[in-house]
Amino acid sequence: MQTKTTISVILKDGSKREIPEGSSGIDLAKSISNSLVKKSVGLVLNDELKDITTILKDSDKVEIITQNDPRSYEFLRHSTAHVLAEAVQNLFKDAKIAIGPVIEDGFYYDFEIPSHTLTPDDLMKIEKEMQRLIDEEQQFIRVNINDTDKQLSDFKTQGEKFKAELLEQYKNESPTLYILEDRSGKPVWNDFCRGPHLTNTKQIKAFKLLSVSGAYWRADETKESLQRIYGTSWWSKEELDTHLQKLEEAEKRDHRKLGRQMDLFSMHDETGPGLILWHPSLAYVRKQMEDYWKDLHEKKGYEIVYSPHIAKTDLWDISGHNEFYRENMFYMTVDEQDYVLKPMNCPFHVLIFKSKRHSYRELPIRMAELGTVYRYERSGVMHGLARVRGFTQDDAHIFCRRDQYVEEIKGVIQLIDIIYKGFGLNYFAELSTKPKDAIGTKEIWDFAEAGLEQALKEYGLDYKINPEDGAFYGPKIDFKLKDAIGRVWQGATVQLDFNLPNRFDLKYTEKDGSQQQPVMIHRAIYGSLERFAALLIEHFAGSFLLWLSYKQVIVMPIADRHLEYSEKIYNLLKENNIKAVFDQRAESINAKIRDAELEKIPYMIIIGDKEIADNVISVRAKKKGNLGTLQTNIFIEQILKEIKEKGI
RNA sequence: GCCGAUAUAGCUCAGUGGUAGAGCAACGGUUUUGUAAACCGUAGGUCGUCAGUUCGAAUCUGACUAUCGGCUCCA
Repeated sequence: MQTKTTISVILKDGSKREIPEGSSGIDLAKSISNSLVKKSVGLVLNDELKDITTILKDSDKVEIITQNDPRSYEFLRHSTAHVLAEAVQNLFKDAKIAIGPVIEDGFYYDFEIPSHTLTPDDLMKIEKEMQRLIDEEQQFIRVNINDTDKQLSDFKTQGEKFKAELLEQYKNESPTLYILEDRSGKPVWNDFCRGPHLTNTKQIKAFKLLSVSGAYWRADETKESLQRIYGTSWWSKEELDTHLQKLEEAEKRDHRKLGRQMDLFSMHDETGPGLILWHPSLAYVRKQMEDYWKDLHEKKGYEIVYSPHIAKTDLWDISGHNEFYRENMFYMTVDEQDYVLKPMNCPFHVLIFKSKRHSYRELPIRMAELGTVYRYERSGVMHGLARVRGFTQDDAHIFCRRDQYVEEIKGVIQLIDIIYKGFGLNYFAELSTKPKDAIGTKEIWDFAEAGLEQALKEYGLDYKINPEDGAFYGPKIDFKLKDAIGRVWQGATVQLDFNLPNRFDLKYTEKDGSQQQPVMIHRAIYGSLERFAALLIEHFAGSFLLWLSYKQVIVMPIADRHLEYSEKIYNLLKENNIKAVFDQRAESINAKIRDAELEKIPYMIIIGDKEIADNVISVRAKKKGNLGTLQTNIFIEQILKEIKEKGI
């Protein structure tokens, strides 16, 4: 069977390599080095992920993916999902399989199991069965489905209605089946799947099932309700442990947990779900956020406005909310008149603009409001401060001329940059363009998208494009924030709106006397103060920067005889507008320190006989420990400087 | 809203049909302390709500409310 014919493939570095015709990816790896074979997982073949066993053709572009390559997890996790499905079908005979894709850091598989409702206890049993299948060293074999009709009827006989539906959908796209074979070469399980996969289950070294939950077939709530199992899979036990530690760390930072522990906020049955009570410590964080925001906005030429919480439905009829946003709004009737609790601030700002005539000279007009809005969220989706029914937006609307548009967007980007830096947050930008169902002419969309892009470029900000992901009324830039443990949060949005200026027939008088429609930009930087506070809590793990801390310094006398001197220091701090507290309890100094550390108070001042004798204070920093003694006035100077500079 | 789980003291949690518990916090007292927990005591609960089963319910059943994990990732 030896063939003399060779083919030539192009490797990642652009070099060409001669290999015998009929060689697979594994053969290619072997021809390069034996150590490569061991670590090889799959291929990028002509820019597509493919099985390592794929037979190569002349002039293919081939890259061998090893375990060091992040893309190798696609193979691993997808294959682990298959083993999960096989295990579930072994344990629950009437289980039917739906889909099992790879997700960030893991995978899931959806099942319909009429006879059984999965519980967390089942996960251990399933894991055990999975391990048994892995130890059996089953082979993944890819076969083309040549006789679609036969396969369809096979799926139907087996009751695999979801697989049948999928095959029906993909039957013209050279469908493939992955078969798992035991060591004797007997097929033991199969799944209709595009792949790619590993070659053998023994390559699965470290996995864990994480949770069960509900899901719908095809994410459609009118379709079958399925049971979903989430899991994760890694190349080594160490990697898995690191990942599990990361999950644990995230749990420790959970703002709902810290919110209770640190007395930051609460929610009550009596108020209803998704409605937040801000306790003093988090209210101070919010006050600092608001003051910082107002100060910068005034400096940047915004004018602060206020609008009411409710308005007659007439307003929402004009704005279109009553028609398009209906299911998110709270309605009430007073004096036989229907009112709406505002879900957005924009119609009010539009009315302010419309309340008088504007000259082109007045533009841009920048209107800003910390406006509290209410949106009906479905009962199952509320999440601490991050997803609520009542929240305050840091909203602003810019009305400008077309020739001012790009500059205005640049101004917004700059403001976002300044504000996020004040919290020490990193971010990145995404530009979303015209969706399929959009209002407005192509001309105006082109103008708007080009303007957003130009502003990003001129500002020098890197961005990714999300095609067709804009709002129906205009394109947008989203800013995503990255927290201390690498999670991404939705941050600022900048949107262009063609809808409201039209609906409200907004105009200004141009130089030539003509009436023109202004360009309207919506933007929010914190997004919602509630969600941004949640981000800050989790980012700092409750250990806020000094300028955000409700308690900045705690004064702690060692014994009662130090109370008088301590009180003088405490008063001096207060006189200097430092948020100081005084621990007068008859506790040991160790207990006081422990409590202050747990409360995450940035600075502790310890006063005993020595400090009084030398007329100094002992300073201890949260987590850092004893900083030694200082003159009180020097400490005050330093701390005021740190507050002013926001400690970045 | 849907699928599933959970709900006991301010917090974290034990208690599976027979008199409601612990630790921390709170409060009172003693202690006067040198860089992450001094000691003793006191008080605190219609066991989420409402109904049912039972001689008897925190415990079993049902409804409701709230919270938690998901319902966006597509062979």
